[in-house]
Amino acid sequence: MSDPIDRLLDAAESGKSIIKNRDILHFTYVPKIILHRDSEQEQVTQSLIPILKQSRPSNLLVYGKPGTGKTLVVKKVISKIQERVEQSKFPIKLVYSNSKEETTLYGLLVSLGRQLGLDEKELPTTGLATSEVFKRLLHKIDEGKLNAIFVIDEIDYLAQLVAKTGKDILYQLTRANERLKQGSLTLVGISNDLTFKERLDPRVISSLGEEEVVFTNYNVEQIKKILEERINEAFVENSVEESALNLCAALAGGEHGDARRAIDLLRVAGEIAERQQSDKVTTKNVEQARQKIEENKEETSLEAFPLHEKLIILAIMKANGSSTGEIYSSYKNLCKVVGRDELTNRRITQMLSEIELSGIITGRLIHQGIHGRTKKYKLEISSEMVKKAFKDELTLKDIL
DNA sequence: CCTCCACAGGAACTGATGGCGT
DNA sequence: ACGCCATCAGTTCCTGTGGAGG
Repeated sequence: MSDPIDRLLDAAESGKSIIKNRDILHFTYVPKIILHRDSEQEQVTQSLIPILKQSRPSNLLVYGKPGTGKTLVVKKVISKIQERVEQSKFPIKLVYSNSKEETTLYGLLVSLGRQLGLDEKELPTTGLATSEVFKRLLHKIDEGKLNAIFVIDEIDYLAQLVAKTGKDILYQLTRANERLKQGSLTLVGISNDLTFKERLDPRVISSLGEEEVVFTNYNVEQIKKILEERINEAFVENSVEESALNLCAALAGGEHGDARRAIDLLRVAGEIAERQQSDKVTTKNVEQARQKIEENKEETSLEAFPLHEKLIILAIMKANGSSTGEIYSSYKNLCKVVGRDELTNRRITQMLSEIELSGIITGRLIHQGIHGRTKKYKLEISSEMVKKAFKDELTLKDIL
């Protein structure tokens, strides 16, 4: 019997692979044709056309659930416009930023600035007033006579941040053109939340919502087409079973037509099949992929929690389905064990809500009459998973 | 029908960090 | 050197609440 390491290495070296091109199996890869999105592409293009004629295009708002190809379409349209305009010495600057990736308003503005070509010196990562950062952005645009297109993904997050700090950056962004003498600024907002507009300042709506494009959800049939296209390019012929493809589409379509999820599923299933040195992707692989993605998500979010959150999770684990009060005293005990100062009740309630958001625990509000009201929390994942994810944390060694 | 429990969860504040402009 | 500004984790203080039990 051969050494398993050798066997794996041999197989890898022999180049036998059912996946031809891995990049295509990432959702962010922009395919030549974006399927089922013709009218949306048209609408986006139309509202951005004025930029070709050197006049200011309308601000644009794009809605759609995750995995409906919003970002892909916007990026594609803009890059096409850029191609056209390249020769005419009329610079268009595409600036893309995702509000979810930047935790703060300041961070978002800085990331926009970096893409405009402002370096550390011109735009430090900290220390400035927000209005100052904004001023510098505009100055850069003006000075370079740039036509900047700010694409802000998940703009609902930004709106939240703005609401918290009381700064009216969105309004200023939409009206920035009034302050620009030479350049122009177009805002393209992308949002998952279709109700997000209602929570906005009416002045912002009037200028940001000049044009709106709504991306509908894909149905299972459409997702199947999308997957087929990618399979053709990314896989060796006939290496994905029809039933596996159907399952991918069905699993993702069941949610709300999330093509991103479908493609992720396909990619992971492909990788699993390859690792098993099978020459076909089967439904079993897809099922395994689904599980793996799920577990990965859980494990990474578990590992990322700070110490006190981990202690809380352990406290819940000890008494599954217990009330906040019970969790808190259990947590206090754990703190004593590991020799850390305990935090206040209020802070713990807040942390519990934060953990709940990640889906690892669920809470249910219950009223017990004279016994007051509590939230009872339940662990949604196996305790083995928790132990596995926490085993590297030295402070928690004694508890586990 | 009223009371009163055991918290939920909002708001405002503090102190530390880190870095700006002048 | 000094004041200023933003952010983060955490605290203090607070008001709100569904319904069992009197």
